[in-house]
Amino acid sequence: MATTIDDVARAAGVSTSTVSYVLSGKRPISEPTRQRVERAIRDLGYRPHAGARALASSRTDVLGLMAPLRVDVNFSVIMQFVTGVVSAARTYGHDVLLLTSDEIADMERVASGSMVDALVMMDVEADDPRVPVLTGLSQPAVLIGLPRDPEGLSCVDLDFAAAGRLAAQHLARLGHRRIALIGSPRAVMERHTSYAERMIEGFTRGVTESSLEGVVEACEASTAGASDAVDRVLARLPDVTALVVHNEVALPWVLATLRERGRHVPDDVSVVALCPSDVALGQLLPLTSIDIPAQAIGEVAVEMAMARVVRDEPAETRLLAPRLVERGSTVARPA
Amino acid sequence: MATTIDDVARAAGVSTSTVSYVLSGKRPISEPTRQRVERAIRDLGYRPHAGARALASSRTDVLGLMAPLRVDVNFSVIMQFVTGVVSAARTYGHDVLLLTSDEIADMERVASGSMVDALVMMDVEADDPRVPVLTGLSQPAVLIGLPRDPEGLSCVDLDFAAAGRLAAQHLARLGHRRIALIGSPRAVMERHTSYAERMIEGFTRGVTESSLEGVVEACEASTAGASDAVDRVLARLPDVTALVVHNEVALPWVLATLRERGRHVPDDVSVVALCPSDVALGQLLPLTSIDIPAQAIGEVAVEMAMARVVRDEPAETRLLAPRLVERGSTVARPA
DNA sequence: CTGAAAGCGCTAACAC
DNA sequence: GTGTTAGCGCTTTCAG
Repeated sequence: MATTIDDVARAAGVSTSTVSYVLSGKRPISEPTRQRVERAIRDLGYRPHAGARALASSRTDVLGLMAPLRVDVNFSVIMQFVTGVVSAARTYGHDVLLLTSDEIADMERVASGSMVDALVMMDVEADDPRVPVLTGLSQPAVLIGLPRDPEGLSCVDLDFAAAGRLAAQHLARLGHRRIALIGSPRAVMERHTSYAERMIEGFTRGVTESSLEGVVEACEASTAGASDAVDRVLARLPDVTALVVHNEVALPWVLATLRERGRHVPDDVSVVALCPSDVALGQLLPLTSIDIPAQAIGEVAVEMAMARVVRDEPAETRLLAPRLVERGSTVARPA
Repeated sequence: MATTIDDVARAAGVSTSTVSYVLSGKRPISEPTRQRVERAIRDLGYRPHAGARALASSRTDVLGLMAPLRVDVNFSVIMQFVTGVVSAARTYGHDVLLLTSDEIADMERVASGSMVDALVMMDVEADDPRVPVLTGLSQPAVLIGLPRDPEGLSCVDLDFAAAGRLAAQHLARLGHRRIALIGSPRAVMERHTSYAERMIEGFTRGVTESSLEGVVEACEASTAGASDAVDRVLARLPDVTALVVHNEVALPWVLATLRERGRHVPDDVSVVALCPSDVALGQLLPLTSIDIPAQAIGEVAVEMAMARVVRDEPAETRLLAPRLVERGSTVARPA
């Protein structure tokens, strides 16, 4: 314990800078020297002191991840996302500092305190007050989601507009004429969480393009909320034959309500879910779904962050194309 | 940006050490001086450099959290736990570095690299190979779970033995004579994850003490796994009247299988769940349950870690007492 | 290809 | 109650 770079240098009979360069690879080292140094490092069990390194190099090899653990977002989405971020970060030799608050102060603290090389922020809203603050920090940031004005920050997300449109198109192709979107809780809508709005926009466009009738209903993340939403849909569109559900939490309850109301899936109503594929597969009937590739998004976010940190590349926005997988919950419109 | 403690000292007309002491409160400062220093800090937007501080003080104000994101553990348990850890850590002015691998190398890296002041490790198994390694580190560690030999490390967990016993006692008191425990997946058992074993031990003791007949079945975290487990129970104990379910993931499928087999809850079989209360409440019928207080466990873990870091207190083991809440899925044994 | 040495920004003796 | 200063352990010029 507490062995320093000087100890290693002494043991290897070289200078401290040589040890440093062996470690960083930032200048050529002769093979014999490298061998001796590496030997000494192993023998002494030497580990560079992260703080000292950060102080001297102004790099921490730590990524900050702001992941507000909200209850109305499905946990498995968050977990997959976090998993993607952490494993991708390790790939770049970085660790992850986890912030679960969505407070500006916390993000300023870790950034201005030079605890992180970059920030990744989940769950960005259309007019997120954190965005302008991020812009002012000296570390680059990557946003998951799409604020109205990214102000030169990198963004990545599923292309929810394309997803909404794709769902509608899929149903139109199956001959459905009257379809409904059961979406996020009202609170999410009111936060102007951009994915919810983009989903609705795409869905609506798909509906229009195929000359369908479509309605949209918000849906709270509870048993009662789900049955309310279904009932509102049935009231507005009694002969609805297909549902798009963009609410992982309420999904099982929506399906249960359909059963209770005597509507069989898929014979009476087809269902397309927008959710992580494990959720779509975990229902009693495996659902046709558009995957939310949370882990992939996390990985891309890290790549974009590292591109800025390491290669100083400019900010960019990447929207991942949706993919629909048929699993049997969608069939041609009943006669 | 990049303002240092010297800038602050200059602006306030004091020495750097005075600024440092104002920040740390480690020695008395006259009111007027403090005012001027605080003013300068605010005006300049000064933030101490975490690395420099860590180097000089050998304290990072960061806690390492090892949270293997396994699929067979309910995500909401993990999330609650992580939430508890992060918010409690903030209470102590600490941030959290998240490790999602269960590899020894990662934990050694962050510890020996002096990235953290302490480690909290989830999901500890009976003979966890990480435990002896943790013992050798210079930072204190807190384990969630109970290894066979804690080797002087702090431990905290729900008292699963007491929980298993409590569930059996509750059912015995309601007149049930033949009961079953549907437990963790076989893989969890085979890892000798201690909570699963302690639960079984307590359940078995409760069964014996009340002269009941009881069987235990493992249960995979899948639809098929759940129906298999239920069927095995029904085969071994055809007139079973109560089930204890210790498997959050399979819980909904267990209930669905009971429905399919024509056993009504609670009229034909009573059900006690061991799971987070939100899971118990989220089922179609709210379940009588023993809560897994994941968030509280996380908070206690951090308190124990900080007790060791800040006050250098000795290691201890804390088992949280279980509490059973009746919610209507358990009734007196059918005649 | 290697070494010497000047910091990086802060803390904590040690002075007074 | 405050100031001076010697490190903390590493990176990175600058020299050779």
